[in-house]
Amino acid sequence: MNEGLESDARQNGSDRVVSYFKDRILKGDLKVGDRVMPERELAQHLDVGRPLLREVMKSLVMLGFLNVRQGSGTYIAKADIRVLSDFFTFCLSQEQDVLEDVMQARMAIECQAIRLACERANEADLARIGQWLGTLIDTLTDPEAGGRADFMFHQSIVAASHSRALTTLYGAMAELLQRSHVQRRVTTYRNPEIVRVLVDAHREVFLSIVAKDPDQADRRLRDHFAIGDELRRRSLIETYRGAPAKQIN
Amino acid sequence: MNEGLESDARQNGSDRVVSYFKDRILKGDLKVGDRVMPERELAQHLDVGRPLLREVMKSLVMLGFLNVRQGSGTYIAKADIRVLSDFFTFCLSQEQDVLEDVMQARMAIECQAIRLACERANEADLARIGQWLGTLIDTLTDPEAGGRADFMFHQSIVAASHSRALTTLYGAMAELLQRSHVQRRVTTYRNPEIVRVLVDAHREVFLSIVAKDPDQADRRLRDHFAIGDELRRRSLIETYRGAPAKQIN
DNA sequence: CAAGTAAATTGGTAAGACCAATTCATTGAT
DNA sequence: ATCAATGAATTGGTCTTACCAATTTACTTG
Repeated sequence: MNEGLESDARQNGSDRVVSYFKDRILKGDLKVGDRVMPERELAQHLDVGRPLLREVMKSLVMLGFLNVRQGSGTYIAKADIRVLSDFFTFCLSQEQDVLEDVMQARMAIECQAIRLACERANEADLARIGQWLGTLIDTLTDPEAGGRADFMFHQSIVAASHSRALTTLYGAMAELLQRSHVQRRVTTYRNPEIVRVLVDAHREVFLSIVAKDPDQADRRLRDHFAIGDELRRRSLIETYRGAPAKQIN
Repeated sequence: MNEGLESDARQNGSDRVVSYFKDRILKGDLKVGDRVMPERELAQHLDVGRPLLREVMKSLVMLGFLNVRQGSGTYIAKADIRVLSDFFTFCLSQEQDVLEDVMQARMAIECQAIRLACERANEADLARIGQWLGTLIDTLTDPEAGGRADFMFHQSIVAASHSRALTTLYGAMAELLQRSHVQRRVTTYRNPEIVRVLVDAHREVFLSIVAKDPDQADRRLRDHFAIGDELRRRSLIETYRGAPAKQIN
């Protein structure tokens, strides 16, 4: 009885609608392109009013789960990472701690991807990574292009893992990462010594993949991240001191 | 004129409501914790009906932009990546034909989380992980309870990272894997040697966290996964042979 | 059979009504 | 004067009904 009561308290109309979609999508009963029951019919089926159904469905549209066509119907959407754009913009308008946390997820994905890349990368993958390494080196003085090359270097590594789950998750964070890369370059790339250290770090990462050594690649990539963290830390110190520190060490 | 027409065509009621919130949040006119104009008043202010306003606001709630309290009002929320859990599950569910691949993503998250756990776990975290290790050992002969203890052991490690991004992604994948019954394939083993190896592997993982050694923890966890893979491989061989192999090695 | 028109279907939006939860104002007791 | 209880007001939650806009389907005509 208590169990039944709890179940009722949790499954209000709104939740029933959400569950209807989640269950069917995850179970595969509703696939990309499938048409959903018409609103009026579905509202009746779920014993809710149409406005409530529409509220929930509007939410699912904005989360990218559904596509609606007036006069035609509602369809299951193909996942589209662009829906995350507003979310990340919202994050950026607030404090930055969420972004630092997303970097943890980024590292997780990249370090696993680079291990897989050591096993799975083909000639085209290696050529692409190498090419972006070259572009990265050539665009060190241009924050925009350099940031892009840096990002693409990393994304090529993830792509070389040939893991759709990893590339999908990485793609979801892509926009945020791109902004981060550009921002970082603006604040850290004026010292030739720093530039050299960074170029070397990227090169070591690439060579580890070529050498097909997962542990080394993982370690090199983490070292590369650690350098980035250190540079950011120094950059902050520099900012707060307000002095153009000529001497790093 | 054309410009004005285009502007009108784009700014329907729904878009006006979205813009109202986006503009004010991004400009800082509405900050975390600020109360929003009441629904009826805002609907009038924006020249839309209340149901339409509610549709949009429901969306913004589900995207994590707003918090609502019945009887009190609607407030600007603090960014929280947990709202994206369903989105990630949705994304990954569309790659469901390669579940082994999702296991790679799960491994990525766990290995990064265990590194963070070595730095961030508090006493309560360690006690929880240790407790689930104990339960896991006690329930080795029960597939249901043993499976659950195994899962909770791992989830406690991820929780001990105190990273919302990682725990969110882990949760999204866990839900997917649960529905696919992948984890149920790990059957209980009756060979005492195998049992000992498994228990030892879990214990080593736990001790690495206690020792606060990220590299060792990462390595131990990967070793543990490799053992699991090998056992699964043998399980499949056994299944297809249809022989109760008394002698494993 | 093809093209055009009308009807039906489906999504888009609103007004009005009523219920549920919280907050604020008023009243009564100490 | 202060505090607690009660009632009213406010705000969100949900529904019915009605009508408009866009698309699809059915029917009619050449």
